[in-house]
Amino acid sequence: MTQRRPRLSADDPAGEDPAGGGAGEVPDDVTAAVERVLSAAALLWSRADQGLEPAVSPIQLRAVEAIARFGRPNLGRLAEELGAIPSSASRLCDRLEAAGLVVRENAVADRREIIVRLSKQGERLYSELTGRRRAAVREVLAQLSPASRGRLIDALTEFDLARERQDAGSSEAVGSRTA
Amino acid sequence: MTQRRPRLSADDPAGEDPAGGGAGEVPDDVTAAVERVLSAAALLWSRADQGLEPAVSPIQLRAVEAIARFGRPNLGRLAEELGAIPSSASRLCDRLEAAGLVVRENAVADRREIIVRLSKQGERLYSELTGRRRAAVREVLAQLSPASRGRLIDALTEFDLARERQDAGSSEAVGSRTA
DNA sequence: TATTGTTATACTCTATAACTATA
DNA sequence: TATAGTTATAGAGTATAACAATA
Repeated sequence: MTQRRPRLSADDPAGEDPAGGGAGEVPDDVTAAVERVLSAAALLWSRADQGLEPAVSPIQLRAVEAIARFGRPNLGRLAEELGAIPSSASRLCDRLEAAGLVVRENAVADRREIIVRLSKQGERLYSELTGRRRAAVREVLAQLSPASRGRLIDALTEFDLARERQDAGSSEAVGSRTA
Repeated sequence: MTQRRPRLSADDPAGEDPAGGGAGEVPDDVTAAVERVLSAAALLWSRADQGLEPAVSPIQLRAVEAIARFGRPNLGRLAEELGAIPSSASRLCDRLEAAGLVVRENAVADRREIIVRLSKQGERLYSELTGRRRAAVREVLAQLSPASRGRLIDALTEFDLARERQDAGSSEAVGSRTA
C-alpha cells in the first residue's frame, strides 16, 4: 500500500471535501486525448510483470526496483523511497530475503545501519523486468514508420520537458508512490 | 495485489528462467526516450490519488474505478475486472460498503447475483479522482504552445493506434492488473 | 448438477508503539 | 539524548477450500 496518511477505517463514517477542478485554457479534446494515452501507457507499463519468474508480488517487485535504482540503500532510505515507514520496510525485507531476492549487510561506517542490496537472483529478476518493459515499448514502436517515430520522440520530449518544469514547481507534494 | 498465479512463498527457494529480450529494428535511443516518458506518465497518473478525501487505499480506489467504469457490475464481473477471485472481491466489497463508498443490491433477474454500485459518496470520490487526473494533465499541457500541443496530440494518436493494433494481437495475456 | 456469492483459514503487507543497539 | 533498525500487535488485502442459495 505505502501511504503515510491515515486512511478511512471500516468503522469510520467518512469525511467531506469536494476539491478537484483545474486550470482552464487547454482544450478539453486535447486533454482527453492525452489522458487516454497516459492511461493506456500506465497499463502497458504495469503489465510488464506478467509471467515474471519468480512471480513476486507487485509490492516486492517495487522494492526490488527501488533497490536497483539506489544500488545499496540502507533500510531507512529504502523505506523513504517506498513511501513506507522503516518497520514496514524491514518486514518486507524479511520476506525478500527469505525469497532469496535481496541481501542485508551491516554497514561499515555506522554499525547501526543495515545495507540492502539485490542478490544475484534479484538482479536477474530486475533485468528481466526492464527487458520486458523495453520489449513492450519496442513492439509498439516497431509498428510506426521511422518518420512517425521521429515525430513521436520530438513530441514526447517536449511533453517531458514541460512535465519536468511542472514537477519542479510542485515539490511540496507528499511521497513518491509508484503504486 | 490482484494476481491469480501462485507467487513465490517465503519458504520457497525460487525458480529459474532468463527470458526477456525483444524485437530489434527500433533504435535504442528512441526506445529509451519513450520509456522515460512512459515511466513518468505512469507516475503522474498514479499520483492523482494524493490527498484524496476520504483517503481510501489504492486497492479500494481501484475497485471504485472499476465499478464506475461498469456502472452496476455483479460481484463476479467486478472480481474479473480487478483480476481477483470472487472471494477477494467480496471481502473488498465488505470494506467498501462499511466505508460507505459502495452499495450491494440483489439482482432482479437472477436472485443469486449481487449488484455492486457506487454510493453517492463513492461517486463523489470518483469524480474527484478523475478531476485531479485531468487537472494534472492540463497543468503539463498548459506549459506547451498550441503548436506543440498539436504536434503532441498527432504523435500520441499515432502511438495509440499502434498500441491498439499491438494490444489486439497479444490478447492471450492474463488479467488486467492496473496495480 | 452448475452457478453466484459468502465464510473459514492462512499468508502478505502495512502502520503504531515499544524495544535494542549504536552514536 | 538521538538515530537505525527490529519486534509485537492489529487490521487491510488476497487466495484456497468449504459452504449456502438459486438456477
